[in-house]
Amino acid sequence: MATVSALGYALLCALHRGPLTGYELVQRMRKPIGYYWTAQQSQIYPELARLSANGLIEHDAEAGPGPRQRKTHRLTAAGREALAGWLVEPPAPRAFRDETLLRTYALAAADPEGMREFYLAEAETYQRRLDAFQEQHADLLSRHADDPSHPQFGAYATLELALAGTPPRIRWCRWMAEQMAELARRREPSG
Amino acid sequence: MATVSALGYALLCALHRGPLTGYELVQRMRKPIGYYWTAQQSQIYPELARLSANGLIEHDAEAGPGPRQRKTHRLTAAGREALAGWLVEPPAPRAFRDETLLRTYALAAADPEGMREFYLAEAETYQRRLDAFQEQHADLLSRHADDPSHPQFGAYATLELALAGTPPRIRWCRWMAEQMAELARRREPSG
DNA sequence: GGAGACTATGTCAAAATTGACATAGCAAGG
DNA sequence: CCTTGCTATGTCAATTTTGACATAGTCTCC
Repeated sequence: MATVSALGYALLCALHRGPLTGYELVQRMRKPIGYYWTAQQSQIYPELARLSANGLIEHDAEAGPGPRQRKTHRLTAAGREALAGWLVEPPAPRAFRDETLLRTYALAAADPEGMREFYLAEAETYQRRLDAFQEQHADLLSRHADDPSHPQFGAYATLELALAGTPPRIRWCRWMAEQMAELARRREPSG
Repeated sequence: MATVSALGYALLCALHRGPLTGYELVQRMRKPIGYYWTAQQSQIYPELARLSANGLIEHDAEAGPGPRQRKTHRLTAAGREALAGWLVEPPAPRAFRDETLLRTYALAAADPEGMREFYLAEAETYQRRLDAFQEQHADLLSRHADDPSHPQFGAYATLELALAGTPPRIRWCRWMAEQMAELARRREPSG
């Protein structure tokens, strides 16, 4: 059996609830799924071809806008099986990259006032994200997605984690901004 | 002026407190910095050469073990300036990838009992990580690194965020395991 | 005395990812 | 009428990242 890349599994995940066109998959990798797994258009179309060649997905084609056909992709039985098998596998250790933490590590080399503004901007970014998550969370709750047997419980659960993890991050950003203000005061003790 | 990649800035960050050999940088990109920015050996050596060609770092060379010279790299004035400028820049939106959340999104396609074990294993992984962070945090505190003017305040601050963010994640993993147990009970209501 | 780990440098091919380009119909607003 | 945006498919070159290979001295444990 052919090996499937992480992106391949991401696409299988996106298709688990029903058929989608390549274009719709591109949208999904931006908005709901893009919050925890992103991919460019230029990655998605070749990967769909690969999954198809491996028999994990199949598609119907109709006439579409533009010069090419519009294809609606869905999981095959083999695809569903491959997905189910992967889901319960212990995850291979993945590179985790956080530019904000990287900058924080080298804090001592930066201007405190500049860093203060940086952390305040970060806090605002995360606050906006939190607001959006809360809206989606409320929407899913109103559709009773908090029931583990609800088909959208998975999407609901990802928001639960975001809602638990984002406020501590916002508080940390604000705390960092305060620390930077304090540092700036000490360095330039003007009256 | 030549543009510097994210990895390049990561190396400048690693060098902000003093000179290091390539080998030591490889270690740093695994342990302290590796928690938020990773890089392989095969990336680091060419990137050091690039930074050097751009005049952002320079090195002394001595005889080393093995067939090549041992080089100790340090920031130049230009490197220090480039780092300081980058640190306060608003970060370019970066791809964030979380395999656990990806799996959670497609939960409905998986076996609940298998997923329960998956989440319990995740909780344990994060618990071990938290223990390690707490140890390092206590160590830095004993050296008064919680003072924003302390040279290691940046490292201390990264641990502060980890300590705030990890417990909610562990709680979420345990909650998910419970939900999966509940789901398994419902599907197989044996007496 | 030999096996394995650590210090220390680097290369190479393959895979994954990004960003820009290319084609086209259809709809909406000014 | 013209521009902008949306649907829809794909390609291409360049960059980034991964994983494996290669060399060689020292040190520690069995």
